[in-house]
This record gives sequence, structure tokens and C-alpha cells, in this order.
Amino acid sequence: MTVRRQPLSQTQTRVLDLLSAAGRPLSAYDLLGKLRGEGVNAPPTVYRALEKLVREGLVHRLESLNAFVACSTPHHHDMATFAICDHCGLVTELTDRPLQQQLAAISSRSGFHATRMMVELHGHCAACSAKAHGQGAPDQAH
Amino acid sequence: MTVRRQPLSQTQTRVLDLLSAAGRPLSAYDLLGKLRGEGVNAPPTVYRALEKLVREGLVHRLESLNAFVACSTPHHHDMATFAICDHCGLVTELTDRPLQQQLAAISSRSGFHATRMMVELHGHCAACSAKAHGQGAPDQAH
DNA sequence: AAACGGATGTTATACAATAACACTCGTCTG
DNA sequence: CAGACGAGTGTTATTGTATAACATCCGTTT
Repeated sequence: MTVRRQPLSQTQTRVLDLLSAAGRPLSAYDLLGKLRGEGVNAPPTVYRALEKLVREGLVHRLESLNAFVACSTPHHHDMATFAICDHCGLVTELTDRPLQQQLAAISSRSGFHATRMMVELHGHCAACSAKAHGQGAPDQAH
Repeated sequence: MTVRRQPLSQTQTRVLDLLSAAGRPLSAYDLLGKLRGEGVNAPPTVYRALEKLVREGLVHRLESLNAFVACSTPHHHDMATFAICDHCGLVTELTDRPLQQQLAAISSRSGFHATRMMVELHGHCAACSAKAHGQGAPDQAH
């Protein structure tokens, strides 16, 4: 059940393609850099496209990185969980229903009504954990 | 078991006091504004104090707001969970061991080793949910 | 033709964070 | 005591992130 909500404009499609192709988070200015020479010359255009894509659930914003990634399973969800490798930059989107429910339950214990839940885990991915077993790794790729 | 790690400098103490007194998140520049006239005139000083306080576990950074709050239960934890009311700005720090464990479990299923887990819930606090029952509230206080 | 919604362009600016360098001060140490 | 060191700070400048405000364009509706 692929959800196709609104038609995307040229720029919006282009931004989504760039994010998908990158396979890793890109900042708005990374995107702007790639779009210069294609008629896009200023931040607002990029931010507007990103805003739309996030609204449509096609792109996620990683708050702790000030960057954006294409959603791995486009699906309008108010919750996103990411595992971010601080060593190689790999970002994995996790999906876990029970977690979402538990979070909603925990917050609503205090009467809170959550509309947007963001979970971002920082650490080391499997590959990087294996390589640097206990070593002081430099961290932070790209 | 109050943990007192390192003595704090004048500026660090001042920043922590300001955050505690505010009882809500403040940006680095909010703090700078309050510290002008006390000999603090530039961002680096504030950021350095905040960095130290975060390291000591006395202050948390809210990634989704680019702001800082005094930790409600100073305690060196790699995990913080916050419920952020988008209407009145109230921020509540939640503590839930099982959640932390579940998160660690979920991520490690894919071989990920988490060193820092951030959970930020956006929505409406109990008071604001009660007031605006279904109404289109303006959102975003301050 | 006029009105509108959605997207874009453009200029300027605000807000967030850090780099690089010099300086002070207290403590340790030979 | 002299020198070295670490932690904190001051200062200037710069980079990076995001938005305000206003004008334009275009397709659709009425």
C-alpha cells in the first residue's frame, strides 16, 4: 500500500531523488550545493521543498544532525527511530511498534499527548564496533 | 546519592543557575543575553560553560529546540527523555528504565552499540490538551 | 477578467556554533 | 623559585543553519 498523497513539483522530486541517491543524511546546504546550476540558488527553495517532503512523510529530519534523509519506508508516521553511527555516518531507520506504544504510554501517564516522537540513537554500527574493539576511534565521518 | 564531580567555575555556576531559575529551555543566545553586563560578551564563553555542564550531566541539550535545560535529577545518564509541549513550551523530563533497556535491545538487534540515546516527544501537555480540546491552537509559546 | 493557491526567486537577516589565538590564574613539580 | 601545565576566559572572525518579507509566475477556478 504505497501512499501517494500530493503530486510533487520538479524541485521537490529532485530533492527527494538526491536524498535517496545519497543514502545518507544531507544538510539543506549540501542539497543546495548539488542544486546550484539547476536553477536553484538560494536556501529558501530547498527548505520549502524539504518542508513539503517532511509533511508528506517522504523525508525525515534528523534533529541531532541538522540533516535530512529519505524515509526508508514512506508511510506517514509521526514517529521515527534512527540509529546513527558516529564513526562512519551510517544511519539506519528502525521500526518498532511496541516501542512507539510504550513511548505513548509513558508520556500519557503524565497527561501528555504526543503528536510527534523522535528517537535518535548515537553510537557505533556493527561494522565500526567490530573494527574499533575498544580502540579510541576518531569518530565523525562526513 | 548526589554526584558532585568537578567544581564549577563562576560562569558555569551562573549558567546553571539561570537555567534552573528559568525552568524552561533557553538557547545559548538567551543565556548570552542574560549574561551581558556580567562580563560575558561572546558566544564561546556560553558554549564552553554549557559543554562542561552537559558533560557533567547537569544540563541537557534539547536537539529539536537547539536549547538547553537544567537536568531535573542530576545524574550522569546517557539517555534523556523529554516531553515538550509545543503550545506552552513546558518541558518535562521523563525517566523510564525499561524504555532505556528496550531501546538498547532494539538497536543492538542490528548490531548497533548505542552510547547516547535521545528521545524527544512533541505534543501538548495535560493543561494545554484540556484547554484546546480539538481547537486550532496557535502553538509555540515564547 | 479577476481571484486564488502553490511554488519559486531574491535579498537580507536572524540564529546557532565553532575556529584560532592570546591571556590569566592556580597548582604541581623539579 | 622557575617553569610547565590544565582549565577557563576574552576576542575577533567565520561558518553553518534557518527564516522573514516581498515580488513573480502559472494553472485552475469562478
